[in-house]
Amino acid sequence: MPELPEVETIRQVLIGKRAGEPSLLGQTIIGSSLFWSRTLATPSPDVFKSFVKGRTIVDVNRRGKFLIFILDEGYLIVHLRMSGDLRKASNLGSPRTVEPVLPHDRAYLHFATGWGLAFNDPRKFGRLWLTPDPQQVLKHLGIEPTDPQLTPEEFHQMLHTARRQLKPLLLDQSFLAGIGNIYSDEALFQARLHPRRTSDTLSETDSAELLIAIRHVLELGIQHNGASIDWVYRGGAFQNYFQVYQQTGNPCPNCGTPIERIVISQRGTHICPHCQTLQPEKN
DNA sequence: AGCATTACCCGCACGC
DNA sequence: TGCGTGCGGGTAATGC
Repeated sequence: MPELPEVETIRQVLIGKRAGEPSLLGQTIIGSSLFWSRTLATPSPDVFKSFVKGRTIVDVNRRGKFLIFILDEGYLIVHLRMSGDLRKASNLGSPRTVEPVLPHDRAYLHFATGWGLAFNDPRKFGRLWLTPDPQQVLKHLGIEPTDPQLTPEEFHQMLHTARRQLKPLLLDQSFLAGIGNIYSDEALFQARLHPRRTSDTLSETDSAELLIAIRHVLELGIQHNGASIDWVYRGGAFQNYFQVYQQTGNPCPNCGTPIERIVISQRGTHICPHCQTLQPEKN
């Protein structure tokens, strides 16, 4: 379920930033349960279990679509991929429990307070890493879209250096970290740019508007607690504000032309064929 | 050579 | 029942 806004929403819920939510901060882990071993990218289950026991959660950060649990020693990194979810629960049992509470529960952390954290992931694409050095996992990531150091001039330069189709470029986590299929479609629509447009054909104005659009849709997503689509992830409302994503056949909010669905890089892509032209406009 | 692009793959649930 | 689709991304093959 995760793009940057959904992951950020989950982070805020986990650290108790939302009213009435208990916080993971300060919780001591008394043990763990693992129901699907491939959920654990590294280390081995035995090393994981012995190391994580007794650790305290100091903070929870986010980088791109990754969640980073800062422990008193080491880091637990989580990527939810397509269908992963994290939930706080008081019914996870003890570390000796072997039966998952819910279908598709893949791993638990059990806290000294009696409750715990469950990682649920129907499609089994999500991964956990326990590492002494987060850079081992995160080093390939590009800049955060909201980083103030990312100026319009810098972004324009990046687009011209890359020389790639805009949509696959925005989905490339080494270019910008955190954008996925929904927010790339929404940002490209807001900037009135065709997803197949080559990145080095953008004018300085185009680049600046794309950066504004990216930041705007991400911020809007966070404001609405992310998007809830399909059967995964609950609580978000950004799906009610989609302009083009999953709007195939519906009128473009800008010009009324029916939204079209095309496929780029194996990903469903939604555009207004009238507002988002492939060729740069001639003056 | 070195990119950029494309194909395929990975479990599972859901809608048509 | 069967098929297409999917909030992701790694790897391998192919193309320029």
